Amino acid sequence: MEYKFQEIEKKWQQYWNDNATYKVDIDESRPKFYVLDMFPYPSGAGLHVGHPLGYIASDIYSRYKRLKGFNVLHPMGYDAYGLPAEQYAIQTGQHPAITTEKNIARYREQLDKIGFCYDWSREVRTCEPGYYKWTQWAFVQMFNHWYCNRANAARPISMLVDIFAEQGNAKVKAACSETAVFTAEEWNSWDEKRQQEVLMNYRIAYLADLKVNWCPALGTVLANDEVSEGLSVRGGHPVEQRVMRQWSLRVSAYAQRLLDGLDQVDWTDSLKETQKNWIGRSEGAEMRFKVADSDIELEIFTTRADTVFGVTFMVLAPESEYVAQLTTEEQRTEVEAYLDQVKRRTERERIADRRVTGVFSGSYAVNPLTGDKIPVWISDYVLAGYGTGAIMAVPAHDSRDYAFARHFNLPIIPLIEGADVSEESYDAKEGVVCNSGFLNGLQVKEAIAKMKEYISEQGLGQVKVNYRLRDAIFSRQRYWGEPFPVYYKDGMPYMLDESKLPLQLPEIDKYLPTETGEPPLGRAAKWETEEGYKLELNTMPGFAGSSAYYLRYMDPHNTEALVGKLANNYWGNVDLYIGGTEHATGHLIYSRFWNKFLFDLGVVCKEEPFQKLINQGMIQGRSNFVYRYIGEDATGNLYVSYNLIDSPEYKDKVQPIHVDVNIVKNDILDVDAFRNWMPEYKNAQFIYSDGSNDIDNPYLGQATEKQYICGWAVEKMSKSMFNVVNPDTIVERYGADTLRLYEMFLGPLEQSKPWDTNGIDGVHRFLKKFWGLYTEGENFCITEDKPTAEELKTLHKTIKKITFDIENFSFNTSVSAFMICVNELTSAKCRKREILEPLAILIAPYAPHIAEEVWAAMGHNTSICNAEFPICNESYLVESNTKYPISFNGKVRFTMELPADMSKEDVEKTVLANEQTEKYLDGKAPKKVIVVPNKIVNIVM
RNA sequence: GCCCGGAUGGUGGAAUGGUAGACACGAAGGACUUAAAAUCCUUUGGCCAUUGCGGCUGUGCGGGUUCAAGUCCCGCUCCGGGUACCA
Repeated sequence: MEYKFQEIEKKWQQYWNDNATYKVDIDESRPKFYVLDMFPYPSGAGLHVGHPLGYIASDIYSRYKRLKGFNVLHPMGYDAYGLPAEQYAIQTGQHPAITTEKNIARYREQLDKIGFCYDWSREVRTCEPGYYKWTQWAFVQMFNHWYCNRANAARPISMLVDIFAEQGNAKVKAACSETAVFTAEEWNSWDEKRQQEVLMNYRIAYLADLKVNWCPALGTVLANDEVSEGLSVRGGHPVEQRVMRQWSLRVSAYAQRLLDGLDQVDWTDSLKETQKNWIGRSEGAEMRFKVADSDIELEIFTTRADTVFGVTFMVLAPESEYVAQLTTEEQRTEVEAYLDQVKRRTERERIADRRVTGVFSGSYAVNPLTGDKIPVWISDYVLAGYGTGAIMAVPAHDSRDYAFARHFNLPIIPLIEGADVSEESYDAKEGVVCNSGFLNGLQVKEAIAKMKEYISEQGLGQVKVNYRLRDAIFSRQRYWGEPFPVYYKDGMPYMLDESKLPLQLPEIDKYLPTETGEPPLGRAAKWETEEGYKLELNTMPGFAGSSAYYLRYMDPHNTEALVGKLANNYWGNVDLYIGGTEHATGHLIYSRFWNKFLFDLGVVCKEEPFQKLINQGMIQGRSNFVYRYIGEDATGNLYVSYNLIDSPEYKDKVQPIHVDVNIVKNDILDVDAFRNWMPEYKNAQFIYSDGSNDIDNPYLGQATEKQYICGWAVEKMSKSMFNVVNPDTIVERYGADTLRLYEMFLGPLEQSKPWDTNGIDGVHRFLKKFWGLYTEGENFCITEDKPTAEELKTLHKTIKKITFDIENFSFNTSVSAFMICVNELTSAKCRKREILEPLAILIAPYAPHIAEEVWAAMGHNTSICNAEFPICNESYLVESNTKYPISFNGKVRFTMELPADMSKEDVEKTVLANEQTEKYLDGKAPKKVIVVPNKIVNIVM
């Protein structure tokens, strides 16, 4: 009976849909398990074969967990706001909602063909009012809360107002933008506007003038994780620094908790490491340096308190507030010229050009330990945004300070014994300290500790922890995003009442900024509240909608809350999250922050949203090339087979040209398809792999032995390289089950690898063999005979291996195990129900369609999804006449007492003659006996 | 520069410290067939021997620990990813 995968797959996809097989509800009688994929942005290009990799893995795991008796939540949705739809709208005038809707339909169609077990009744789309109502709601909550460093949690702003009214802000320990102290009397004497301005410094969602990443090409500001090396991650456009009034989220308040939380989650070390680096905790000291002949004190941050004796100058960031205070009359012209020069450089230029630049401010500071007068410089190698925007420079032990000192001829004092600083600085935190007064003779680490103590005691400063993590800029000057539920009164922002949410996007005529440079929402005819107050013109960034979507899946239709208590308590958090590593410093930080905030509010019951996280590798494209002959006598339509391009005749006379991978199979070009591919190849002629050609043999296409071999390279999957493979193409040709198995077979889930169809025939062949186990001639054929010991062993070792593999996410090796199992059962001509039923369940997570088909054929009238996953009975793995378990590869190990001084031959004899060994061998001769003195015996059968 | 990965046949890749190369692709040979497709069988790391059925060698390079190392430790080389004047 032929394996008609197209019919089978269509039939079961229909069945699952009609019977709502994958719909889940809260069921207290069963344990829950939540498996989540990072939801996709529905781009116009549709899915390529790389996208489903993680989805297939999570689908296998979901189906497995369900078979194991768990109530599995496995939803899918769309991250529907985004730049491409907006850019398309700018070009064509088509509303981004229409583009998005169309793309989603295409995605859904593609996803459905692969046979996923999503509960589509829980689908979410970030651009739908019912969804983004809760994005806006969360923003309102952030506006209405502040972060208390005593409670280490978010607290209502009303509580802060009460404290201010009673005792001012002196005792408040909060994560805030400004620390000017005021009393209760002062607070109570201020008008509302002034009070609102002060409160703004404390809110978790706050409006402030900030130095932001402005991308002129995109016409919007970007968050730090959306910028890499001075270019926008999306599009690669230059980004410049600009001060703008923007909404921000006080993510930095959660820095320590974001760091601590990493210990509680089951993520890979490398991902945790990436987040740790991004959060960038550094322990050090904040110190004050007196400015000579002035009351001003320069505050700096250092992690190398031990090096204060070697501070020979100080440096201010050009944007630092100190610059204006410390620039002397004589230096003013020079300083202003330098500031001007710095301002004109873009971030990109600054990164590209690392030449040392700077200017002397004219002022001197006093080294608090040596009493020396040290010059204060201004240079752009010091960043305004980190620490205090000012540093103490220790040229001997910091490479940047060293370069600066060398360039401007400033003194360099080595502080570590034996450190040679004549050519470069000695940056390592190792060695014995010298030239440092009371620190001399100590190890660097001891010296740091001692100096920190000294600094606090002497009142020179205090111990301080700094974080690299910045607050997240939350405004975007775009149309296609969530509108802020914000209106302005008297220049101050106020939140819309919850009853007014969601605030929906207005229609506009064009998707561009207004003539006056306002964001696109400035074009809306009436963008104001009923009372006539102006509404916010910015929209929220992409990460707004994706930060809490996993919560919404738990209770997607709730109109009263983001997620109901009941649903949240039952589903808890995500047990398994699968997605790409590109979200390590964006989505995965914001989501954790967002979740922790909601946790503080008591909205969610778990502090960490994603318990276990796996990053699937990227699937790269595998491009194919033909080689056009470009020698002197070239006609322009002759193509040389890849194996000949290095031969003397053609070397350096061919030009590689990308060819559509869909007309190449196993690197052999379909020459007729190539001729029909594009008009310019219509008359293409070939030099084939054996050196023959079409010119000498004009009977095109008749010589079946002839092959044109294509070259190949691994590149990003992209349209322009003709290497995009759609999952639909594969599903059509081989079926969804083959695609699923093959994507898993390709290699370890977490590894990046090129898409390559070279092995897909083998997997498809396997499924045919599997099908053959259940069918005979034109019929299904399952017998009720009792299986042999050998058959039971085959089954149970497969159960053991598959269980182990799924639990460890080694899906690639389980495909191999299936192949071995089916080969063994095929040779044994086994058609026994007792073997084939459990086997069908085993394979169901991987190849659900074929599993359902044979399951039904075996007389079951419910979905195989409701079956029970078989359990390995170890006793079948033990040879009938021994008590020694046999491992998967047939090896036996046991311990035996042996005299220490026995010769190798005698040891072998003794082992073979031993009663236990004899019992195990049962008359059969072992292939090899390996015995080692510590009494471990390996016998290989 | 710093941090994290990785390196195994012609290819993708297997190997709780215990027969390296499972499984698959590709290739070669054979069977069936008028032929092709499909299917099945054999061989397939390298070198030597192959009417002596075996021997030697082998997991990027150099050391080490161990009865035993692809696996653990130290020192390199190369490749990939992340990140960066973060004091």
